Amino acid sequence: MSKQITSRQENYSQWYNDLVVKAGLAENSAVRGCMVIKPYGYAIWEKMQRQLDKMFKDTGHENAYFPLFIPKSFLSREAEHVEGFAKECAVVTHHRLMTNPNGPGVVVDPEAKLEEELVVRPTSETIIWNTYKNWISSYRDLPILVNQWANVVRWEMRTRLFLRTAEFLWQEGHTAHATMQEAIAEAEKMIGVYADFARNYMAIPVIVGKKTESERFAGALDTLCIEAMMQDGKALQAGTSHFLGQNFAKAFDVKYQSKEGALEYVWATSWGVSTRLMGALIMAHGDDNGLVLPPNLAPIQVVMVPIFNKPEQLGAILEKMGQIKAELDKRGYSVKIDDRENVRSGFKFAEWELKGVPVRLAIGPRDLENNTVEVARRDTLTKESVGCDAVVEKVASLLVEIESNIYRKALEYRDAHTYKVDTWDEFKEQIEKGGFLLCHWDGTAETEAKIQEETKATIRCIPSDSFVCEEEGRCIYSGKPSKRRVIFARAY
RNA sequence: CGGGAUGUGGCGCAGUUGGCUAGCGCACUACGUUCGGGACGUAGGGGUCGUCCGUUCGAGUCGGAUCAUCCCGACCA
Repeated sequence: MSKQITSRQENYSQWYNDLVVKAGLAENSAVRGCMVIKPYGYAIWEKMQRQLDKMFKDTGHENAYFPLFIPKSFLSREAEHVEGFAKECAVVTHHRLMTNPNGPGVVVDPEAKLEEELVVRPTSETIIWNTYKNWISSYRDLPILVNQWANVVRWEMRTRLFLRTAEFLWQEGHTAHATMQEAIAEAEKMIGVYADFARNYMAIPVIVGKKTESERFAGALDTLCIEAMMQDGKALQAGTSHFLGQNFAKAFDVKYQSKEGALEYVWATSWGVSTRLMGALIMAHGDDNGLVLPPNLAPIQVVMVPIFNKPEQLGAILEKMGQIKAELDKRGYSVKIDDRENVRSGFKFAEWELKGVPVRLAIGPRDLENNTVEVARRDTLTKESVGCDAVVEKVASLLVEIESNIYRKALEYRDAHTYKVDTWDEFKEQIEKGGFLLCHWDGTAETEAKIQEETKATIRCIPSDSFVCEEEGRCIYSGKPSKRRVIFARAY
């Protein structure tokens, strides 16, 4: 058997890259830092979108769409916000090309210079709050609970497929509320939605927590996040939900008149997840044979591979498969029969494993005789023979089991690589091996910065729903008193 | 933007004390034999060696410039 992808132990980055490309998810494009998401990868993203969208609707949100271009002046209204994004913005300066007067091709027409440059949105707070100003005048107009599915552009120095691309797809929720309490509750509710999605659909155990001041979103008063551990022990921020206070309302002068007649600034939140989730999915579950997709998000949940050596045998096998597929279809599963005749079955097995299909059914002449099906599961790479009558039930229960099994595996991995660390020497040693380090911290940005400088580790979050550790202690770095442990890790 | 490296068929690479017709693996095409875990044989198609300039009888190979990509930093969802 020839290896298709690099092993995880050998070179984790290489493994990841191989996997993304060879499983047919995405590839680098001709445009630097941008990627092409291929149909199979996009199908996974669509399943994520569909589920998230449902969860947003279930929590009272609606979708809308705002412009791709943001006047430069909008971005600079909120001081911290512009500072946070200024270094990575793509800017439109002209609106026309002309044929090159001095040679072949086209050049930018200098006559067509824009009076005000347009920034390609790195995020939409500013354009949206500029719009919300027109939508809000009374407490009766609130809350506004809007989500946008869009692409954004951040001109990053170094990019990686799915994890950090110059252009990426995401959703961004932007809500406006009459009171601070309501906005805080919204931000908390939405990080809860993300955690629910990550755990129950992506089968990734995530930690919900709060960012430290220096890790906060530019312009936010509080940033809530979900953090996941990848199989190399590094952390990946999988989603964020921000309590923006009245910063954007003040910057864009968005006020409402309360019941009592007073003019008040509006309270805001924003929250988002991106195609980075695809990277999380790949790195959390993949193995040396390829992707392992959670059944809830797999575009193909069951693949059927006929085994035959004479073309005459194929008809009977396909007929049997058709019957089983029809029953699985009825139950709402997505099933593919791989009836290609130019590829051998062993090749198909390997290929579908690479693509992470959770369950594989194989039927050959022997099965036909015995009225059985070979059922193989991707997560454990085990297979068994099941009677045709029982196969639909078997698949149904297996899909549920695989979903929970890969969650459990990821959870066990994370917990086995999470350590309470109390001395600086131990910290420096352990951080090299990867994992989450639960440590005391004195609460200052200076200490945080020094630790990052010396070890590349950052505070991923102050955890609020797992690994919560409220206890007296001393800062791992400065020795000053601390009331709780926070999570340190190296991150993507 | 600093440090390092690399550009040779679609992909991965070899070829560099200059030399004759540029080679290998994978993929692709055709035919045949195979087919319960990534088949094999035979026959084919496809590259002017990133680009430009130079040295030379002769450059994939040497020199210079340039462009691009990748890795490591700084930055980041």
